[in-house]
Amino acid sequence: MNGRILNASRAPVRQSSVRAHNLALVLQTVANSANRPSRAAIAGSTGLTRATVSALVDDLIAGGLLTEHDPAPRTGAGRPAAGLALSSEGPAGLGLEINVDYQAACVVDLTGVVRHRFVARGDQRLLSPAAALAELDVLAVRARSAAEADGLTLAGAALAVPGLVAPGGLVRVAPNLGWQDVRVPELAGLPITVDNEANLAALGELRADGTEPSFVYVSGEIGIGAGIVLDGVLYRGGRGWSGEIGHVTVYPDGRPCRCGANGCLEQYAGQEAVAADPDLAAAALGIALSAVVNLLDLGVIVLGGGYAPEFARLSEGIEAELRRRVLTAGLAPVTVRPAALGADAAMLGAADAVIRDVQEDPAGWLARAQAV
Amino acid sequence: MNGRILNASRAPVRQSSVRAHNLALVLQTVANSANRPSRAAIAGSTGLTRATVSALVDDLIAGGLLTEHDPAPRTGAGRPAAGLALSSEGPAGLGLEINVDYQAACVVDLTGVVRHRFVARGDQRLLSPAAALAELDVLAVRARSAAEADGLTLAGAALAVPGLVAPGGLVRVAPNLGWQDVRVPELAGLPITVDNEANLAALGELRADGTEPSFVYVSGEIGIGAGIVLDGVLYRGGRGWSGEIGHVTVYPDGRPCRCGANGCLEQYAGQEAVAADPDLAAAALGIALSAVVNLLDLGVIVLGGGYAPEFARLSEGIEAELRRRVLTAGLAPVTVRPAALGADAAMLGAADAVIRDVQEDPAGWLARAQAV
DNA sequence: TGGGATTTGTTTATTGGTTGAATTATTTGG
DNA sequence: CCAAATAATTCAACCAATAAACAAATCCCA
Repeated sequence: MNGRILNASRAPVRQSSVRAHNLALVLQTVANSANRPSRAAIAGSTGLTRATVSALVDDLIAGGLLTEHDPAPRTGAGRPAAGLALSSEGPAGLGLEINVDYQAACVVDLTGVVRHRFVARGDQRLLSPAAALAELDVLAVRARSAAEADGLTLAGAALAVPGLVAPGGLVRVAPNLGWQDVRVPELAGLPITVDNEANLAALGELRADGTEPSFVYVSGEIGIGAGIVLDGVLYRGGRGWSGEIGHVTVYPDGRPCRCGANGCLEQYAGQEAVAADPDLAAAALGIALSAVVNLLDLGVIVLGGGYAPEFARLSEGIEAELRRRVLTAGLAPVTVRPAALGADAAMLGAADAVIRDVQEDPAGWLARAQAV
Repeated sequence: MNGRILNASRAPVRQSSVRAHNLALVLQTVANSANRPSRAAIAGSTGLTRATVSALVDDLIAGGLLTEHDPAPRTGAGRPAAGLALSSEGPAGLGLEINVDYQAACVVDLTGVVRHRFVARGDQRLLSPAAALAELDVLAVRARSAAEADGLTLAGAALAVPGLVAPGGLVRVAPNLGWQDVRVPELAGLPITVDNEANLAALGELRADGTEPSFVYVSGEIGIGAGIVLDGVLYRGGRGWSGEIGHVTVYPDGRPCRCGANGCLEQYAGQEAVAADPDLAAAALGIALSAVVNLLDLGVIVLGGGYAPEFARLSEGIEAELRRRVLTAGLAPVTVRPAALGADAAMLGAADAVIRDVQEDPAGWLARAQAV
């Protein structure tokens, strides 16, 4: 039970790592609580002692990650508990998005509340990548000032892009933007991570409806992308290029695709195809998603992006194919549902990725905050 | 760098967990070394101090997991190092397999050497599940006696089955055995885990060629299964039913499959189909594997089971489809290779799964060994 | 042949972090 | 107003890793 291995990582563990882990454990316990838990409640649910939890909470409060509140509930005898909650004045995340016809930025605080939101409409394909990024920098700087006016410190930024992203913020290809091998620089003077829009939207969905640890999020825009979340962790693939469901073959000898192959899902369930023939799109989606479920045994499929508003027209056709083609459909249910987040999903997921990093490694944040 | 989070697990961490982790770290470092590393070399490659490594190694030697050897190499000045190696007299794993026309058992020691091997040929479909398991128990007891005669202690057993396995050793369906909802009991008095044959074969492959952390192992027997290994960890799926590549749709309106759908891979690349038309099989495999790579971004595909001997006839056709249908084929290579292990892969993988458990949690083994 | 250089492995005091028990704090209920 | 109950803190003990000094065993060179 105890004394189990921590993980398979090839790193030595010392006492400071213990504290780092337990700090994250406490912080995440608070983050995942519906109400405001007391130190004693945290001790109970984590298995740590009250003494340890007290010490950890002190650090988290001092570092501006938690705040102490009045003992809202009033039950039975005993000293009333002090409720703990994520601080809404601690670090915040800057979420950015570039898409075909708009740019957007948002500031999300540690509690998940969207504090600011900026959108600039305009066809990005008319701009060079450098010009587009310069414009995005203006938006980012504006968001940063707004955050600082609220007393928030931005912990970092994440940018959602409709394309293939290599490590280090290098956009290899973003066909619908016309980008190729574009390196994204610092924006608003913040360290930035760049990721595929479907991946980040999946992370946003994970936060919005945290009950399901494993699911696939399918985003239907001009292209089709998927974010795969396994056990609460976004799966990025060996080289960061997972989730290219748009180019899964549906009809081997079917319509030619711009990628050079024939019968890619994108040709049957892209934006135009959905508008032209929703039934065909649903069948094609159902075939491709059956492959996903047969391979990965995921119980939940989330339809996002352009699919969300079309959900009513698509779900029946998709589910019919799943019933027919998923081997274990009779043994375990597969549910299809629309995304909880709307068009902002990728940007919100980006901001969320930043604060997720802080929540997963509060010790790192405290050390950085200390250093400044 | 240091002070990073250990993992996302929701468990408290105490000093004993630190020791458990570092014990595993040292043991795995020895396991993954080509030569026999010294304590100082382990300290160097893990980042632990020599003092700590010494203490950990003492525990591992006392527990029969490591042995100390003479300073084989002779290089330069300084006190000669004592070489450390996995003990070949410590815990061992019992690997079991039931397939259509045979049963098999093997004993593999901690170093990975196959110490004993037993096979009983015979059509399992003529036996009831209970009778087949009783026969397997005979084999298991024989293997256990042989192991004990060598001074080996079996740490556990794992059984490979061609079918869908639910947690708790419940075989939900094994179509080619004619099994349905069969619960596997203790065999030879050992705790047993039951798993799909492709999953275990993939684990065996991971051990046999440990250089690639992420790959898919495809096993072509009567049915077709896949074991998916992501970052060195077997991915089992939300409910344990991942890797059903045999029922990925290749031709949506194609041949009817026994599962009720049409155009499943199994109908085009099962044993009979490969014999009848290798080119068709290769094309179908290529289409299905393209979906796997598009979704998961895996760089290596291992062809095992019945595909391994047919590799020369299949690889060209598979690679052609991959080149055509994998979106990122131009950016990152996908290699296809035959399995390193032969027909025994699943059974060896099963035995390996047992000793893998010991290697990943030596502290647990030491505690159990202590208790006896 | 002998002494310094070099590397391995052990010993010892120190440090950091959790635990468990005792203590303090604050409320409810009789 | 006191006892029971619950929350939170304090403090000594313990465990595991670290750093630095030390012991052991070899090589190399004069």
